[in-house]
Amino acid sequence: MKGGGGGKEPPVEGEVSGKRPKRKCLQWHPLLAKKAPDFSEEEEEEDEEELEKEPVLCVESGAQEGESGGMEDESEEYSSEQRARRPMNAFLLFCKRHRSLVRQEHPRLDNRGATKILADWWAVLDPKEKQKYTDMAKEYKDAFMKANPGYKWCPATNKPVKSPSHSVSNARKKVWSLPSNPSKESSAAKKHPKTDSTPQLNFAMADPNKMGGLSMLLLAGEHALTAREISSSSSQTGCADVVKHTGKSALFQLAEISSSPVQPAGGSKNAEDTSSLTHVEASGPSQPSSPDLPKSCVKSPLFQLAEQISSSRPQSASEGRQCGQSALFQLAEMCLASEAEKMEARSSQPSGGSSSLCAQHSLSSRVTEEHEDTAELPITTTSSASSSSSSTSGSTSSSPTDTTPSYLSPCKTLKKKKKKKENKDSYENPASPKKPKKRHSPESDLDSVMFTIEAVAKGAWGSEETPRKKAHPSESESSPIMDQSPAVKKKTKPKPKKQLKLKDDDAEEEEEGDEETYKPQDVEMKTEEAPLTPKDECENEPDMKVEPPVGVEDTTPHCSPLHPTELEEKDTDSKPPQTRQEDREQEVKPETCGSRKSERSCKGALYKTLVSEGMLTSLRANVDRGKRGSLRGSVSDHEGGWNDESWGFSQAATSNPKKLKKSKSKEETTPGLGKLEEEFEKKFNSLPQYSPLTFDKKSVAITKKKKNSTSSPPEPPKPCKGSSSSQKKTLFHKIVNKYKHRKEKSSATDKDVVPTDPTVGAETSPVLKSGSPCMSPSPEPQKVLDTPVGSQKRKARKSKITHLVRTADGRVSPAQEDKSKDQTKNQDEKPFSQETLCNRGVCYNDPISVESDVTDASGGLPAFFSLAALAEVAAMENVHRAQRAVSIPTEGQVKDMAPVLISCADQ
DNA sequence: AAGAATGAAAT
DNA sequence: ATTTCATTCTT
Repeated sequence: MKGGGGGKEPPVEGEVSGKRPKRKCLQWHPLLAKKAPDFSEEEEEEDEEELEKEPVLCVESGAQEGESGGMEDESEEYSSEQRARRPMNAFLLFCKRHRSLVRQEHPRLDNRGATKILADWWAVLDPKEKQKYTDMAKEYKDAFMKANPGYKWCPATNKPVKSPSHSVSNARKKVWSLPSNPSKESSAAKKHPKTDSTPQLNFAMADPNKMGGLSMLLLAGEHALTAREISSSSSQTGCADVVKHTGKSALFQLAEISSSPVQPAGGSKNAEDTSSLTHVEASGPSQPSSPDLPKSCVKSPLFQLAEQISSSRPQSASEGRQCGQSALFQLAEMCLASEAEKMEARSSQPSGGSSSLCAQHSLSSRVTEEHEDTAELPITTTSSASSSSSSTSGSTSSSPTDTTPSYLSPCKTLKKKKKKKENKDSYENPASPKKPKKRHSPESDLDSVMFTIEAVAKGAWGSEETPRKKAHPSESESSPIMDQSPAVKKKTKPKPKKQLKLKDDDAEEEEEGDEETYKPQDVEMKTEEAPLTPKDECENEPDMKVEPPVGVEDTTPHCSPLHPTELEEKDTDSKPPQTRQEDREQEVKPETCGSRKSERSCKGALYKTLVSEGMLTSLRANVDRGKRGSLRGSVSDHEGGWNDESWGFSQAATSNPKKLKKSKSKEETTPGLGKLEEEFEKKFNSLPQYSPLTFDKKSVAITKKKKNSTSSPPEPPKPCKGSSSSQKKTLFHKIVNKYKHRKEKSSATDKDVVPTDPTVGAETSPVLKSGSPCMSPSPEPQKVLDTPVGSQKRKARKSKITHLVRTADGRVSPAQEDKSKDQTKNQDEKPFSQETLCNRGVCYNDPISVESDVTDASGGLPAFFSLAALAEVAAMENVHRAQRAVSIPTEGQVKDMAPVLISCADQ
C-alpha cells in the first residue's frame, strides 16, 4: 500500500517491512534555531522575523549538507541523510508529558494501553489546554522548520540512497544539530561532510543566537541585582556583535576540535590534533604541528590566554589546556561578575568586593590539580574516552573514520536499548528507583545552574580535558580536590548507559517504581481513597532535567573543589542525598569556598584578548547557555523561543556535570545536542501536566455534555493492580489484541469487523475515571455519536465501536473487568491526582495548580519560575557569593574587569 | 520490531 | 483520502 509513499521506501528499505527503519527515539531535534536576540521578550514573536536572519544559521555550512557545522558535523555528515525527525505534534507532546503519569497509575499497563488512555485524556482535554499543547507544537514545528527550511515530512522519495540499512545501524544522528539544508532532500549531496567538517566555517549560527542567550542571562542577572539594565544590554549586545564572528567561531572551533573525533584517522589522529592544540595553548605557537589553519586562528587567542594565565600561575608549563580552561572559566565568571559590578560602579575602579568568582577559584584549584596529575595526559582524550565508552564512542569514531560515510549511526538503536535496559532494571528493583534523586526543588536549580555553568564551560571547549580525566581517573595524584573525578567514576560505573536522555526516563522510571511499590497495597486495600501516594515526586518532575540520573548519589554537583577544609564540609553536606536543603547548602558552599589566588593580574589582559578574539563572547554564551538551561525552566512565555543556543550544549551539562563528561566520551560528537533538547524540555515542562483528576472532572463534565464522548471507544482497560491483576491483565491484553486485530483487519480489509465478542462490550465508563469508586459508568449509555472517538486508530471508528459499545444493559463479562479496572483505577487516580497534581504539576508555587487545570490553561504558565525570577535568584546568589567570598582577592580581578567591560560596552 | 494513539504533511 | 512518521516503551 504505501506505494504512494513514494517508491522510495519500499525498495530501499526493504529490509524492514518495507518501511524505512523508523528511528524512533531520538530526541526530536534540536534545531530550532531561533534566536533570542535580546533577552527581552522578543522571543515570542520574533521568531519568524528573526528567522530571516537565521536562515543563515541553517545554511551554515553552506555546503548543502547542512550539517557540516561544527561540532556535530561528524555525525552530521551523515545526517543529511538522516534528516531530522519531524517535530512532535500536540498530541505527541501531550503523550510525552503525561505518559509517565499514566504509567504510574497503571504500571502494568503496557504502552499501548497507556497510549490509549492518553488518547482518551486528550479527547477529554479542554480545548484550552489542548491549545496549549497545540501551540507549543506549532511553535515547535515552526522553529523546526526554520531550522530546516526545506524539511519535508516525508522523506523525499529520492532518497534512494540505499542502504541505509546496512551501513551502520542508523543510529540516531543528531539531527538536531543543524538544520539540514533545505535542499538536502532534493538532491544535494548528502555527504559532503567532510570537507566542511573543517572547523573553519563555524557556525554562522553562533552569533545572533548566542548573543541573545548570553545577553539574556546576563541581563537577567543584572536586572535582578540592580535595576539597571540599560547599558548592560546594549553594551553586551554591542560587544557581542563585534566579536561575534570571530569569537564564536573560534570557540566553536575549539570545541569542535577538541570534541570532534571527526578525524578519520581515528584515535591517533585525534590525539594529534588535540595535542597540537594543547601545545599551542601551553607552549605557544612554536609547537604547532597541526597544519590546520582554522585552528591556528583559534589558537592565538587561546594561546594568549594560556600564556597569561600561565604567567599568573607559576607552574604552568605543560598543560596549556588547563590553563585555557581556567582562563575561560575565569572569563566567564568575570563576565558575570563584571556585569554585576557594572551596575554598582562601572566607573573606574570599583573596589567592590563582589567578585565572587568561586567558580574561578575552584577552577584554578582544579586546574592545578590537573596540572599535577597529568601533565601530558593522553591527549587522546577523545579516543581514550571513546575506548572507555565502548559502544558509543566506538560508533562515533568509526563513523568519522571512514571516508565513506556510513550513513547511519547506530546511535539510535543503542540508545533505545540502553534505555530499555534501565527501565527494566528499575522495574525489577523498585527500590532502586527512589534513590537519591533528590528532587530538586527550584532551589536546586540554582545549584545546578552554577554547576552547569562550569560544566558547560568546560565541556564546551575543553572537551579534551574531560575525557582525559575520565581516562585517568585518579591515578597519580588523587588530590582531595577532585570532586568530580570521583563522582564521575561512580557514576560511570553504575550507569554508563544512558547518557543523553536519561532525565526523563529516569524520572519516569523512578516514579513508576514508586508507584508500583505502593500500588500493591492499594490494590489490596482497595480503599477508595487510597491515601497512598506519598509522592514526593512532585518536585521531581519539574526538575527532572536537572537531576542527574539516578545513578549514584554522588551526583552532587559541586561547583568546584575548594580548599580541603571547605571541601570536607562540602562533601559532608553533599553526601546525604536526601535532603534538598542540603543540596542548597551545597550550592552555597561552593560559592563560599573560593580559594583565593591571585590571578587577577592577567584577567584584564585576558579579557581583552578574548574579547578581541571573540572568545569571550563565546565563552559567555556558553556560560549563559548553561545557566539558562538550568535556570529557566519556565519559559514563561509559551513561546519563548527556542534558541538555538539553548539547543547547543546544555543538555549534558545541565543534567549533570558528569554527564557532560560522560557525554563526551560517549558522544562527544554531539556537544550541541543538549541544548536543543534542553530548550525543548523547558518548554515542554512548562506545559501543564494534568492530573488524572483533572481528566476525571472533565471527562465527567464532558460526558454529561456530550454523553458519548469517548464512550464508545473502549476505554482503555486498565489493568488493575490488584491480585487479580494478572487475570485482568490477560484479559486486557486480549481485548487489546482484539482491538488491534480489528484495526488491522479493518485496515487491511474492511470486512471483518470483528464480530467477535459481543461480550466485549466493556466500554466502561467513558473516559477514564469517573469519580466514584464504585460507580459504574454504565449510567450513560449514550451511544455514540459519530464522532470519531479517538481511540482505535482512525479506521476503527464507528462501526467498530459499535460493537464495542456495551450491550444495552450491561456489560458483558469482559466489561465487568474493565469496570473493575476502572474503578480501581479511579480510586488510585483520584488520590493521586490531587496530590500528584499539586506536586508534580507544577508546582512549586501554588497549589492552585490543582484546580488550575482550567485556570492554567487560560493562564498559560503554571507556576514555573519565570526566567526572570530565576535570573534574579541567580543574581542574588552571585551577590551572596561575593559577599561571602569577600576574603577572596577577587576584588582586584573585578576591578580589572570593570574597565574592560566598560570598554567593551563602549565598543 | 510491532504497535497504540493523534496530527501534520505529503502523496 | 490515504500514508508517513513523530514519541514512548512493553511485548
